[in-house]
Amino acid sequence: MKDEKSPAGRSYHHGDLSSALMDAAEEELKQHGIEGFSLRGVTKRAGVSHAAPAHHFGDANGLLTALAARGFERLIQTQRDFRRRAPSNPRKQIEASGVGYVVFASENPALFRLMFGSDRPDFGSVHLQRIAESAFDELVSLVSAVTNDRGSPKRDGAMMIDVAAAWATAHGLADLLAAGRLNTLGTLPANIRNRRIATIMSRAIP
Amino acid sequence: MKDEKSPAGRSYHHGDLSSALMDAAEEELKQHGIEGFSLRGVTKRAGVSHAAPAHHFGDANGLLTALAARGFERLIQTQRDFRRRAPSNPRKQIEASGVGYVVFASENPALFRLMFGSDRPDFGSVHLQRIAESAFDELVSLVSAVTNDRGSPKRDGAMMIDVAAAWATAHGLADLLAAGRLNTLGTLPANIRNRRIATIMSRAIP
DNA sequence: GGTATTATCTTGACACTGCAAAGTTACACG
DNA sequence: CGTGTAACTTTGCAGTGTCAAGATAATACC
Repeated sequence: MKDEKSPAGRSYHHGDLSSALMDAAEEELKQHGIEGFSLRGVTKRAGVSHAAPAHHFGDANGLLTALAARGFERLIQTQRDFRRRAPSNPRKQIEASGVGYVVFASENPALFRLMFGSDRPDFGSVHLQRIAESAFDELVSLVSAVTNDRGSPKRDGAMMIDVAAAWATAHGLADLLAAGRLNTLGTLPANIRNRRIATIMSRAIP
Repeated sequence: MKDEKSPAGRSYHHGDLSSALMDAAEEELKQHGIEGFSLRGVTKRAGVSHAAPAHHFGDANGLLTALAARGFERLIQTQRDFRRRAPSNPRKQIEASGVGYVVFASENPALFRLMFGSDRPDFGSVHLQRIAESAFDELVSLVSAVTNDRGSPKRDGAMMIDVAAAWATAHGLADLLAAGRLNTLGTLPANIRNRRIATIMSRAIP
């Protein structure tokens, strides 16, 4: 009978250390970035010994792998949220998806950098690989919806250019904004900024 | 009279340690990436003591700052090379510049990540700031050439969208390719790949 | 030419890091 | 009640970046 969260007494067995560590790790990531990320810092946050994560995640990269995977889940969710509020028109759906991508990166710059600009997560891990792949698949199906709409449902060549164009546009905006470049865009009020991002996204697929 | 490069005997004073360290650091970066970068590894490569860099660069981030600055110089140069071989037509010039941007990133993925995906270089440093700014300025003037060509020479608003679109498109392609994503594009032969990149770039500015 | 100064590089020490091995506690199950 | 196992802690180690102090070579000055 684990006491969920006994106010004062911390039992030897934490009960839910795994997710507590992930939360602490995300906080550490936010404050120090991936380059200042310290496993010992995470364990201090969680109030456990520095070797506690080993049993759940193996090593530090294992913890970061789990974090990245959770990041992809949230990225997908954010994109879906933006799509749901947008017209069902395939082109508007892609624009909304791109805006969601950029918004996610702006709100979680360190996490985004972990997911796309770091070698530390193990992208061979099945969990991470699957979730990242499914994010990519959603993009492909969105793009193919537009292509099919035009009456040319070929999956090769031409469509892959559209996929690359759409992804690159969203990713470029996201990465530059998360890095604090492109401040002419980044400092704009959210609604105006998102409209401009949608405009730029709309150019990617003619 | 420093003996340039006495084959066997290494003089106590290296003679040109500063640039030797930068070369060693770039090699270290290529092999281990920014996240595995070790200052002591650099000094071992250069055959000097672990504290040798201090006098020239201060700390490790100082060395990385110098490396990033040199990276921007090369990036600018690569873009110019591609532009010189392209038609003088403003739109073609932008496309060529974008291709140069992506080629640089593909050929120097670790350096590119240092320049755009790392907090370690000191972007407050005047040298780095100026060279990075001048790279940005070249883009702005290229875009304004197109805009002026269309007879609407306004520097605000609309043009800044074009700047953001062009930069984001090139940067997105560059970052995704350097990270090994987008392999449908990345594995193509260079000439075909570059043509597709140019196509995608051309969409960014209508 | 000889001496003092200065720039350059080395040595040694420190706190911090991630990881592995061994020890300790709590819990499940007979 | 006793035993085994999972969860966590303690201890130790090699590696890291930075700082302070020392050693050496090049240069400036007389």
